[in-house]
Amino acid sequence: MDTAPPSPAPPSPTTPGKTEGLRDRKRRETMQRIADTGLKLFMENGFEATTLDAIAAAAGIARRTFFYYFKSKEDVLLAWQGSGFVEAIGPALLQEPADQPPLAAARHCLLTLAARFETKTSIAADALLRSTETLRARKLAKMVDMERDLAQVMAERWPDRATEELRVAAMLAIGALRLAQEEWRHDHAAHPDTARPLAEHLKATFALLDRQVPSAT
Amino acid sequence: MDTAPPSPAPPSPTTPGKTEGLRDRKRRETMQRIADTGLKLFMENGFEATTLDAIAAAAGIARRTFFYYFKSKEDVLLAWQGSGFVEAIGPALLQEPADQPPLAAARHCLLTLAARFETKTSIAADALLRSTETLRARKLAKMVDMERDLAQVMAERWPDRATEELRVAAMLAIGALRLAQEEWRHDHAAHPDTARPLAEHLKATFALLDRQVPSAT
DNA sequence: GCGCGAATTCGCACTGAGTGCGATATCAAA
DNA sequence: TTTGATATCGCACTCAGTGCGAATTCGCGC
Repeated sequence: MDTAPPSPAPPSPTTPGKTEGLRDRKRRETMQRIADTGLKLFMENGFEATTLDAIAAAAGIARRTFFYYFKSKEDVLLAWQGSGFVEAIGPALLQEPADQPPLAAARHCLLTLAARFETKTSIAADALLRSTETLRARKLAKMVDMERDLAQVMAERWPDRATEELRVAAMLAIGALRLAQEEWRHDHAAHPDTARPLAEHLKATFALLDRQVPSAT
Repeated sequence: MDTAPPSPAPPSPTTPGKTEGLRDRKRRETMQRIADTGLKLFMENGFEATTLDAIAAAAGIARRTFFYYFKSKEDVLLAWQGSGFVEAIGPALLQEPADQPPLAAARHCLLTLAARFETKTSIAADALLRSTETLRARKLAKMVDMERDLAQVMAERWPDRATEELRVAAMLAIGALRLAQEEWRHDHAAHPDTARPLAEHLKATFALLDRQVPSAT
């Protein structure tokens, strides 16, 4: 079906090196198939109305097997969240020149990776992600995870900076991303034709951020 | 049991004005009792191990009645999140002088209200809130709600400012609160005696924020 | 005081998510 | 080819949450 999304993350074991054997590929394929059919059914009937049995049946596996690959129904949808963004942000940041402040580097990274959120599937998944309170919540939690990961990577790249400082920088970056994404979504909903790309909204949000901050009393 | 937390928010109807009658008080009491016994049982046995039947029984109501007051088991715990903070932030901000920038005003408000997070119950509830993935997620979602409310109040107080700007300011304030709370929690876990109050951490985080921002390229 | 309508309480049956357990099958490597 | 790990599956069970409708209680106008 679609081509990019759920991370290869296996159920439990961590494949260290090696050329992946037949078994690994099969696992990958199965997980992908579940994610695909899951998203498909969610889009057709909505999240809540789609039962686990339906997904399992459509994916050609037993109900029990589903839980071998995903911990919950929500996780199937969550796997599509920002398709591959989480995996890309780290490497991208490490390629940034280190002579600029962390936040500026993060800003640049986000602008580059913004396109990942603008695919049809990403948008569809995001709409589903807003159909339920818990889904919305889990999405936000995932962004906070992303924030912590980002701070982690920053700590590698700028070892001399205090970790608290980097946590703040990461919070700003991901926070800006969240707000920009929201603006962008509204923009699209209102003017589907003349809507500006996410990167534009991101720039605008960062600009506001700069003007906002010296919170001088 | 405890004295402050779950908002009087009735199941569905919105009491407009009037002096509250016997009925309203009973409803309030029942909801309070459910929240109390719920938190109590959660603290004793953990969130997941506590069944709805147990809560209902301990609160002296039928299982079905529980759902008349709360939409889910999670909501019982969520009701304790930042006890009364959400209700207090709005009025507090409206009392701030309007001649300072919104973010500075928010900063000042948060410093005043920080003590609300430092009560025994608030800390206990917060620990529970981190025992499950969905709970953690819902807590974050609630903070984002708080962020939106804050921006809303700001829009009333500073009508001349653009709403996007205020959204950013609110994001910064709540984001800082979240990070500061985290630092504060770690601080307490490590040095239960010499730990600094939340307000201190909050100041520090805001200070970092100021130094962080001009994200000049 | 009386009774009407709304708010509240409750029981019952049902769906569906998620888990524990253990059996079977399949594959990779020795 | 044996062997151990990985993967698939079925079954039975717990528990959260919902729909439906009955019974009760309360506030209020008459």
